[in-house]
Amino acid sequence: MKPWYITTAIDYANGDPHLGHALEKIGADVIARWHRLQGEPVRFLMGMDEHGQKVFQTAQAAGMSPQDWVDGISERFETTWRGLHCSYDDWMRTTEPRHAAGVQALLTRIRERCPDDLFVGEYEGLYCVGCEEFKQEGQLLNGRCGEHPSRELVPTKERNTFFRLSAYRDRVLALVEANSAFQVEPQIRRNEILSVLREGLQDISISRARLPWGIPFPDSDEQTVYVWFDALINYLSATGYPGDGWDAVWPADLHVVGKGITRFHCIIWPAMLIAADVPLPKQIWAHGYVQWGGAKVSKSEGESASLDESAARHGPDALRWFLMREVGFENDGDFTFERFDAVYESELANGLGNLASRVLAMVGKYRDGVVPAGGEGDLPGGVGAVALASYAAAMTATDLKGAARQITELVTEANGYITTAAPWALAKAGDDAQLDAVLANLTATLVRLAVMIYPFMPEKATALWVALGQADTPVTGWGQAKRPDVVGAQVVKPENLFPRLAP
RNA sequence: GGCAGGGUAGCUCAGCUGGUUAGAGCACAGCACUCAUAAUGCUGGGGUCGCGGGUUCGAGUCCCGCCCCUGCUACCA
Repeated sequence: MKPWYITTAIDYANGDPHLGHALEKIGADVIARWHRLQGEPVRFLMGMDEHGQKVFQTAQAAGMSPQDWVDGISERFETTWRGLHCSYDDWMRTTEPRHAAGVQALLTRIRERCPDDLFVGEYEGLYCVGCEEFKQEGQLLNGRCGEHPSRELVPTKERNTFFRLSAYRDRVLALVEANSAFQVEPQIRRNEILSVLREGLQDISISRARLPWGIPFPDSDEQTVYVWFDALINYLSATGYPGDGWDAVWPADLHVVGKGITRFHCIIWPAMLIAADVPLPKQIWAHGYVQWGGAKVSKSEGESASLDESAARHGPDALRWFLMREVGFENDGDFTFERFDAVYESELANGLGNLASRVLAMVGKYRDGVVPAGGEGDLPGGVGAVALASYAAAMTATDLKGAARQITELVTEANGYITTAAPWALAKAGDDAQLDAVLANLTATLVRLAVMIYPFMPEKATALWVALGQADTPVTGWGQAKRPDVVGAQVVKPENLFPRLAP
């Protein structure tokens, strides 16, 4: 069975991971875990983009070889993502031989199938000798390089191989407009891509003459592959392309990327694949950005440090929750410690954590920790089943914020039910049947919540799952969410799932 | 400049094809309860719905103008 194949963008190995990177990896992980909950086999790819001029220069500046440099960066990223519970099962680095093989194979195939679409041409641009790279219009400050304002930019020509991107415009445009086989989401991003496509496309140069740190261009001694014709292909090379079995994984079901690189994924990438006659990915999801106290998150020192600090503050699961629940995975959102603390305390500590405490404490106190039979397995009015359905619909639509909201709303419903039902009063009155029913309904709701929070907070979900006496079954059972069944289970009141902040 | 989206309670946002006193969460105040992480529940205060015109019996919701914010406007990723 073909796995459900999801990828994240590969990050440029030029600095440390920061909150902006984390939002994307965590969002993709939530989606991957959601699909695993459904019982689908999932293939989840993450990785690093390790070629290019800047990496080369940064390594040089650090007095290291480029390979040593990217080795260090790659390890740092992996450590970070594992620490944030990202459950990727392949880590692709563009400096790996398997990747270079895929890149060269795809280029060779494009040349074979469409010989006219790879042609030698002249790239002309303004070259900065200080940076040793071409500068674009938008990068100029007063007509000069921002980094080397004292130097003149030199108009320079370079013989490169070009890809006839313009020839693919109509086909890509039709695909994006049809929005079925190849979907660009959310709609805002699709509209942007459509407008770019309608304006028309220019051919792009895809080889570089002066860049030693890259994949050798097929049949060329001196040129390397342009970074996007390198980086994008990682999604494909990770399947083993062109070796046996690659098409048992490809095409990707979802590429998760940042809004800033949608054009590469939604225009160049499909054109490349069409040229090579390789199936297209089914969907591109372009998320927004994390703002840091209202400002853009960049790669500067202070903000990269903030990721570690944020994860340490209330633990990685709480950071995952905040990024999905408050920042969101569609539009830009803001991150501040004030807001993080407030959401942590109200939704997690006082909300979900306290709900688990009070329910499990009552089962312990009134029923010796054994979940009684009785009740309907839901809150009155079936609100749990409704919340679950809304949650599933939101997840399916990649509305991660909306799915998280269903969790908090169910917690609120459960807390309200406790006040109304007043189990302590039932105990005092000796109304055993009714007390059994109330406790059973509440425990069932906790089971449901454990499954619902699993994609967002896998570690906390497991802790709650164990507290519910389910240690020998995996939490990844959607069936338990639909029809919770833990009658007779021996529960324990857990250590506080989400300890309150020190006063 | 062009294209797109947005400006609604202190904060983050819902408000579909116009219709009773504009909603939610957080924060704030009061009350209730005791199973619980001094947690929870209930009630309440709080908004010229960016500005100015217009259409209409009636506009946050439609039209015109203006102000402000954000994104995109391609070979840096």
